[in-house]
Amino acid sequence: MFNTNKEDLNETQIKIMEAAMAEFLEKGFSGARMQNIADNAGMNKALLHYYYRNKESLFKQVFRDVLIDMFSMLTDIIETEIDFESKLNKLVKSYMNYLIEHRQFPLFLLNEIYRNPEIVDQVLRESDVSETWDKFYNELCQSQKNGDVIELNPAHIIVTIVSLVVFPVAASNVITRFADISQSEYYEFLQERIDIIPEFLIKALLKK
Amino acid sequence: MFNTNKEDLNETQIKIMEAAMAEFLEKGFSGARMQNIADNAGMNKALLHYYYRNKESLFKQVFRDVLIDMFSMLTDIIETEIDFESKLNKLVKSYMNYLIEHRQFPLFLLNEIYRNPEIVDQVLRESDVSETWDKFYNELCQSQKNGDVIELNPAHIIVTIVSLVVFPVAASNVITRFADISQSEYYEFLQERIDIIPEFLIKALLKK
DNA sequence: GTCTATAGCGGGATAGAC
DNA sequence: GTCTATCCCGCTATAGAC
Repeated sequence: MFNTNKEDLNETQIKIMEAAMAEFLEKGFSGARMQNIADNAGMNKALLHYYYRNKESLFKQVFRDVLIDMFSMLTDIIETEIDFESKLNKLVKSYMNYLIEHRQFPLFLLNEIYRNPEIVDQVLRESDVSETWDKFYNELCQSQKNGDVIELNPAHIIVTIVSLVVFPVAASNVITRFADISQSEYYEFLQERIDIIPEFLIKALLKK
Repeated sequence: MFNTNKEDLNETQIKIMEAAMAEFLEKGFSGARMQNIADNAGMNKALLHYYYRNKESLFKQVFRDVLIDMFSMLTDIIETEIDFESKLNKLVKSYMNYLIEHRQFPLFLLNEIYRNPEIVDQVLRESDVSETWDKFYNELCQSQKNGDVIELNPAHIIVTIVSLVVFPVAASNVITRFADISQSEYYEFLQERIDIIPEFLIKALLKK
């Protein structure tokens, strides 16, 4: 489906992609420097341009990888056939764990999509993200008809779930600063939330 | 309290600050261009450097203004003496309305603090933000002792509230893209959430 | 396929006239 | 206080040797 399969990359390209991802995640598109990427990949700037025509096309590759990686796991969970409450639980737990391991992803995406919204269209068009959402949306409607979930515009329910899961990760640097705690303390805090969020959601969204 | 009072600025400085805020909010520090700021302020680049030594000091001024503006309203609400549930309601409603009018603020802050965490320390030290948080935190603990609010690390409760309020605004561009809806449709959606969020919080957090 | 060298320009900053 | 002109570095990108 995607023309960029990790298996098709040679060793040099892999080194480039790793260094590029680190740099773009850290600094964003406009803050990133091709020189830094070359240095961290252990090679020359010219070689970056040999494999990827320019900064923008290298960035697009990184952006696409991040977006696809973030959504592929989501898709897997949503595709599995279990009852809604279990799925909600699994979704939150798996996704929190994933985000804790990839803390830079949410803010990176929020930011780059804000600066350059067209980029999503290009990547989104070739992905199956919207199908995945549709499936979850429909399951949610079904659960509402069954009387399991409260009556409320499903979009609000989805935004609520995503807010609770994604924001604490996207804002981790801000929160650690304001609350004056260490990264590892905040890590513990996020671990606790893995159990707390589903409890909240069940209390607030499910009819019992 | 702050050495930068809006009243102390002359007309030129006001024009600079307006143009600078627009540019920095739109592009971030590294993407912003002094030339654009000068153009939009209707003046010359050199004049920017006359009033603000360099790009960084101009940025810091903008950053400080945004941070202080965002927290001053919060402080006002938290200072008022009403019961916890009413305060929670008021907090969410006022803040959602504020954020809808200043949609760029959350992502701007998340992002710039991530890129350059030290900047907060400099601005935070001279503000009363931490006192405000402490007050809210203490009130929350008191409500827990009274048996109004469920037993749970207050930090989790605060992060939950902030997530629900801030994320939908910070992610507005992403959400409108993915859900394929217009800005004005999303504006309606956010208006709806002003009533939905308190309902959610009361169900999830209060003992009834 | 990988390197060195360099073109070329964009952008922050400053000198100096008025 | 505001302008024009210009410096000069940093960065993307390319030419060309090996």
